[in-house]
Amino acid sequence: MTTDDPAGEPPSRSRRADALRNRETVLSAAAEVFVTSGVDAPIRQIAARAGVGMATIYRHFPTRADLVTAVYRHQIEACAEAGPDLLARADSPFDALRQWVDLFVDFLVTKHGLADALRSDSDRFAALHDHFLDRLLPVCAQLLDAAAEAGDIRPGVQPYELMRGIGNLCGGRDDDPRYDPRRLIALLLQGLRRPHAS
Amino acid sequence: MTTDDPAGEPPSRSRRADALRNRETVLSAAAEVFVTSGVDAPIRQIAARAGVGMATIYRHFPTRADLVTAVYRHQIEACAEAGPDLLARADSPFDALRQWVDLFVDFLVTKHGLADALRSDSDRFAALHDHFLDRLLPVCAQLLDAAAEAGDIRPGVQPYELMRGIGNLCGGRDDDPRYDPRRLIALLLQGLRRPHAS
DNA sequence: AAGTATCCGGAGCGCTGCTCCGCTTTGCCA
DNA sequence: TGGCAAAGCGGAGCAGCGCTCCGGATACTT
Repeated sequence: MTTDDPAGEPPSRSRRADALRNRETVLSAAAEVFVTSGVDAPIRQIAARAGVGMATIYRHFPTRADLVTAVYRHQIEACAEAGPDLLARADSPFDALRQWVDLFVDFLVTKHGLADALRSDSDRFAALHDHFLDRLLPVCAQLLDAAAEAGDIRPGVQPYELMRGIGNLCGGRDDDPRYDPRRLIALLLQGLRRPHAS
Repeated sequence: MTTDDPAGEPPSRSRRADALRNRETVLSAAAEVFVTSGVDAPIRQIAARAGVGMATIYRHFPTRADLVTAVYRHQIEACAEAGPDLLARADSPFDALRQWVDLFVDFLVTKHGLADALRSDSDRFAALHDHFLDRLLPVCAQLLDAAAEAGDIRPGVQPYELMRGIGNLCGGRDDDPRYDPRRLIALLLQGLRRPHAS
């Protein structure tokens, strides 16, 4: 699941059939392994599960970030596309923002270790960081702008900062019931609201 | 600096002088290395800098968390002790809370990688996690209680959750000027405030 | 069917954390 | 002062990781 169409880059004429097949095999093996061992799982383990050599993985996904990105591509896309929809449908821009953040948080907390990878200062994950930003930052910015324009929140909030903050709050050990990132993020959004006209 | 008195555990009678000396040597070597390479620096590197074998380090500090804890012991202590002081001196409990959080954040952001270590789900750092909590959680709880009692903030905020949230916000790559954890934490505290009497 | 570009597998290197054990140093006691 | 356990030390060594390299296998083309 979540590992379907190879229509990533359309042309790529004359890629051999076995290569394409292997790419998909690796993708679904990785998806499975990520669920149980997190996105930090050893490449060897993914290779073993896919029944291929490690080089095959590195050939298709030079960086771990590329693999992670490919596995979660559809979900990132869905999150990005939900932004404008929510803005159009929600009662207020702030509500849209809140719902979108919920979506984003759900995505992060259900992928073991993703949030940690996102914030990692390791170069291995730089591309992941970048891809998330490329795709989601404009959406977040649009929501923030709309909310600011409607007077729901204070202006000048930086989308990058907000997204990284949310990502950061979602990380760490997730087995402690005393910590629920959603509560803190709700607090953060609360702090974002423009103090009601004095 | 930050690596002085051996009066950690008083008895320890009959520890050999060279062992004590080595302990201090390791401690200051670690402090130096942590500054440049973060708290994740290879043990070999610390051992080389201290001019001792790796086993010596492991003997004195079985876990990496023990080493980190020992290096920063005084600063954790200072942070813990500042809590009651601030509460007594600040204009309001909320102000005390804000100042204390500032102190905590300053501590975290100036120690490369400390915040990441704190949130790590690795067992290697569990002891560090625990030590921070043992020492600082009661302080944070006291500040929160005081602020709640004064009506400055909404009641029921969980100290553990707040501390972990702050720690989380302080982590990650620290070379991006677009991200300043202090701004988000200020927002979080803002969200904590009790909505002014309607 | 033959030729070639493409692709594959896993041995291998370098870097980690951590342990184990033969050797050295220290401090006590005669 | 000299001797001798006990305490302490160092680094070789093992295991697990990321990533690369290249001889050999495989799929397309003509």
